[in-house]
Amino acid sequence: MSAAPELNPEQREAVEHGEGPLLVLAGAGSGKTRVLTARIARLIDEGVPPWHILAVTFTNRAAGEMTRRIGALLGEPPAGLWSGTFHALGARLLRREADVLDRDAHFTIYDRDDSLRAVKMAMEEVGVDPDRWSPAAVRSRIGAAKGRLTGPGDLETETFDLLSRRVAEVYPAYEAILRRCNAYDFDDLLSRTVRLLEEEDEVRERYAGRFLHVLVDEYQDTNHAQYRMVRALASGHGNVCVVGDDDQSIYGWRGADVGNILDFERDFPGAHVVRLERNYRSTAPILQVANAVIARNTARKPKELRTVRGGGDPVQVVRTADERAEAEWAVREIAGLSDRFHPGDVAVLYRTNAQSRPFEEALRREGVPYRIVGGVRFYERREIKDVLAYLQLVVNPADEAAFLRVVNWPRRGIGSVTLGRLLAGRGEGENLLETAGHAAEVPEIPAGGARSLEAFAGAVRELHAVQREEPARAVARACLERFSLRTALSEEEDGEERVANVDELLAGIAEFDPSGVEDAPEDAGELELFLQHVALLSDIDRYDPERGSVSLMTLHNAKGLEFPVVFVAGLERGLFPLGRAEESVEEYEEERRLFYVGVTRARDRLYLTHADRRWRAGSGGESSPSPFLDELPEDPVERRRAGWAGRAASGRRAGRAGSRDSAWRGKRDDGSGGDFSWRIGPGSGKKRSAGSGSDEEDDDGGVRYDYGDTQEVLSFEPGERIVHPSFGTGTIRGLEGAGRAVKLTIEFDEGGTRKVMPAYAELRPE
DNA sequence: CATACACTGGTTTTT
DNA sequence: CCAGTGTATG
Repeated sequence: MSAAPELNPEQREAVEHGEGPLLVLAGAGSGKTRVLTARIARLIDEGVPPWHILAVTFTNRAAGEMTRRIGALLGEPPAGLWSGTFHALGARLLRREADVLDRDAHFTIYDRDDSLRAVKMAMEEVGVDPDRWSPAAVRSRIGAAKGRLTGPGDLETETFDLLSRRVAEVYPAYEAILRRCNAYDFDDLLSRTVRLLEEEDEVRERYAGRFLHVLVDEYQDTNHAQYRMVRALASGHGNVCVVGDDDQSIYGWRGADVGNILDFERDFPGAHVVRLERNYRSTAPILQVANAVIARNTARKPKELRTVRGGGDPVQVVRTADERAEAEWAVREIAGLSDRFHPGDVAVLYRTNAQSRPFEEALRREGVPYRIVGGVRFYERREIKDVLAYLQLVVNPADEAAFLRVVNWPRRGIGSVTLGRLLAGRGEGENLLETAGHAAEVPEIPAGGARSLEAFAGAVRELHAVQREEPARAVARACLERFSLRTALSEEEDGEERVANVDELLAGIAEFDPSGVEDAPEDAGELELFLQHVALLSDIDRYDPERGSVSLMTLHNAKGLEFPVVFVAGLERGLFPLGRAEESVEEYEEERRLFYVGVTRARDRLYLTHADRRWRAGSGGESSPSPFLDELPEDPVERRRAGWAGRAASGRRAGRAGSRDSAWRGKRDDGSGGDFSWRIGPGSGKKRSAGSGSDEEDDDGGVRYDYGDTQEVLSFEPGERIVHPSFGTGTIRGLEGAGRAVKLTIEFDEGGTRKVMPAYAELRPE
């Protein structure tokens, strides 16, 4: 068969293993993705139809990548293979099997925000005081209960713990609200699916009979509900292959249970175990550090990564004055590596998203292209969530979280008192929008407010009536129009940027290909499919690693990725390990595993940085080095202080923020990456040659990029011609802002001028 | 009764 | 540094 690339004996063993449970304990960088893809390809190659295989991954991106690689091995796409996250799998099953459930197939998925709104409503209904009991805490306890598969009726109401009592009261009301709204929250996608599979024998047998092979990646980060889902799907045949590494379990705080992987052999008797400890990724010094660090954890299966690579630079521990110096030093170091590495080879990893800012500023100042994964997510921006709530409401008028979010935005004179009366006046079996539709009959609602509510409800219903037939783009446009959302946004602070973001959302809707959605309800409109799609998107799903930019992300987001050069920043007490984690052995060991994950992302060079002073949550303070830094071995580690040397050069550039720079700031690397060189220093490297030739000479010693002639480059200069995926061709007329926030004013040939943020629109040169 | 503005407190990581 | 809440005003 063709499906096996070079595999070592252990990898081959895992790929060739036949029927029955298989546990692959795969150390970092040991080629587990290769094993998974090769195994699936082998199964297909030997005659197992792809639709008999289920592959569960941690992110949608990983699923897509795996499917692509299997296709490459086989020479054709594995049609019918199911792959995706547990949440996506759950959503898909819940839609397919909606007839036996208490939500129909058009259900809405509530994120944490929506869910919190529903919890507040529930607390209101059962009379639990939100000032005394934090709705967020209640929500999180309900989520935890769902993760343990504890139902609304199963919580102890007579317990000593008062919060638990309140949660026990709120949980059933919360469930009733979700049901009324035809919504599932994130946790339901797992727990409800498990209940479906465990309680409905016919359903379980049908899927266990369909998925003759179940494969699960990152098994160490599954929670109890996910474990039970796997168990139900594998019931009967027992062909489960799980891959993971207990040392990389970093989601305990979210309910993940390392016990799942540690107890696999007990849960699936007769399991064959394969250990992958040969590391193909990192140099010896990096692995020595990684092994030394993780060896200090007590709760783990002993193992040691062995490198197959020789040589390697020592690991650098760098101390700087403050977070600004940390970032500036790192960026200069990145520039200094330009003879060996591209910006796209580099990742800066940190514990909290808030740490990204100084790095962004330094990178922007030096003109180094970068991309951020996570942080303030596009789909979580206020204006985006508001517009999405409108669309959600139009698709599902029963969605009360969406209703509450937008009922008084833009202002239409519905304050908290009117809203309270509306809630109180809700008729039996009625949702809020229906009540709003006849608000004039609801006692004590003033006439003005009632008219306003009725008009609002009427408009939502009108749009709902056409939403199934019309293209998503048209419904979205009509919705913006009908509620004057664009006007409302433009009048707010940062209005232009908000409007631009919403335009990008519209562009995303226009680009969306509904044919890619599997198992959608037959009578679902396009807009509904779009909303289903974005509900399960994660930050890392939007990340395209093939580009030539420095990557900035949290350590959690970096799981499963690798980079030639890695900076782990902010190694300070209280920051990493974070908070009070030092006080609890479990938490401390989880932070240490997170550190281990960070270290093992690096192929060739690893930097660990910390600062003496750091501004945190608005107030400054002294920072002391992380205890992790005391756990490193002496030898392949170099410690140094990045004082003020080299600062002169950076200072000289610091004040310079001319218009020439802005082209670079907004520069978006394209997909071809890899074959360009870049250098630093006066006179080194010639200008990039793409564009309209309007480059001025860059006369100081800045970082420069010299792209090969084959590379498409977007330089974003006024006058240049570009192609926008939904608006077509146009000419750049203006440019403002910086970094990800850069906005271009583009005059489109189709007519009309609009502002576009290249950070969200896939602009290409004409 | 709605809204604008000042203040306070809490503060990770994310499918 | 942010969001969510309390107070003054229209």
